[in-house]
Amino acid sequence: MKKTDNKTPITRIQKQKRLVILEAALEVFSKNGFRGSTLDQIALQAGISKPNILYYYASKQEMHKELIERLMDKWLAPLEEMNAKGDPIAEISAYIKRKLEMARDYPRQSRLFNNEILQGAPHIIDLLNGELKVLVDEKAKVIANWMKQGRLTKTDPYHLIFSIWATTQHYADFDVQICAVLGNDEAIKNRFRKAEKHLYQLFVRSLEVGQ
Amino acid sequence: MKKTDNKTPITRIQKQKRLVILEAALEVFSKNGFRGSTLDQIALQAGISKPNILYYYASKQEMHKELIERLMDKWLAPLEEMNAKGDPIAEISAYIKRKLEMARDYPRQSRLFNNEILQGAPHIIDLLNGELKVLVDEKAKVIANWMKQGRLTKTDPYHLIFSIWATTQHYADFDVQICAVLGNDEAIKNRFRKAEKHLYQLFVRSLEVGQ
DNA sequence: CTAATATTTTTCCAAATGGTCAAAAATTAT
DNA sequence: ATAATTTTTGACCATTTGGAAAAATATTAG
Repeated sequence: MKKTDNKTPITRIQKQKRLVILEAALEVFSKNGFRGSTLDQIALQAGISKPNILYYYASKQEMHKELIERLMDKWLAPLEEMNAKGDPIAEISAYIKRKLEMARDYPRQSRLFNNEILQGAPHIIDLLNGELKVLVDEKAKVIANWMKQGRLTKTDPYHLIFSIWATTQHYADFDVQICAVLGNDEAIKNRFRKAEKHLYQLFVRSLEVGQ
Repeated sequence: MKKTDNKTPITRIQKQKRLVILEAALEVFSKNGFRGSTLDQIALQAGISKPNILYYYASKQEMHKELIERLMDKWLAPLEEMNAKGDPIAEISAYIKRKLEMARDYPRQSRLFNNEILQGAPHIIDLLNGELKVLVDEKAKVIANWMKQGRLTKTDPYHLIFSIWATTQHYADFDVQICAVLGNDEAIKNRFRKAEKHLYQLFVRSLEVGQ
């Protein structure tokens, strides 16, 4: 079994080990940020030795880089799915639903992203200025069109998108605070159901036209 | 000039130096989180030597602790001001305005708080479960009352508060992303004005009763 | 001015950290 | 089984880090 220099793993075992390491790295990075995380923590979390980690990833940076890259695809997908030809209210509701599901099912990825942005987005600033901006420009145009057609109440499409990002990701990034404030077990258990209902109402009632 | 052991500075000079250090610490902590920040960075930022910092603050922890403590007072104030006897829509609008102003004027504090929460709120979990929860419970009751009286459209008051937190703090915590997406200088310059307008519309239209 | 006190800096240290290397262990190929 | 190859680890290293100690400097009181 040769190992072709770097990158792309060949054997199934290599693929698996890399995944185990990435999983551990995600756990640690999402909690402590890049600088605040140590290889020892990641090794402990992965259940293997530190040099073994460096056998699969050349450096701490490289692990982080791969995590961020994998994240970004998943992160942009929900907005990409928003369809100009669909019903405006239904499309926006569906977008909110998708984003909220991501906050529920991938909270660590959300926090990893949050951490990256807090630090000034050093690794993804180009992507934000490029791919992300292009995508948002496109969808903002779609939304603006819906508004022009009188199918949505007029508001700033960019800031509307920001509001959706903010409200949905909040349930991943500020989970500790949310659970602390809700206090009671029942409310905590239902927090995502309640959130969905509330966000639908918030956005739909404010965007619905006429009455 | 005696220095009474620890804590509370006596002379004006001590008070000033402590402030300079705190200011530098805020700058660094808010960007890198607690673990990701170093005393050297803070010293550099403050323009004094590392041991001199430790002359005024016994440890890195202590600096962070004081920052967090000072932050929390400021952080709770806007919600405390919400007045049960005022007009519901006006009160909520004013709350949004205050929170948005904090995001604009104190973005580093917002990020410091964000960082703390991301890491699981190790230093303020008691405060979240105590003081914060009590305050939110009280204000949620006020909002629920307004809704019961038919002065606001019914929705979950806790999640309504979460939405306000999320949307306003987003403008501090995700500023890099927002500026990247907005791209154009004019839109960036007006982002807080636009945000205010948009958030008023979002929340007011969705909470206004009747039509 | 002089002594006492407060402040600052230079020097240093032990622990933690990212990473290397060679040897050991496990796996695979023949 | 044996040789070749891959995987894993223990020992090590240079740098960074939080912090201590003490000497040097500045400030204040008398």
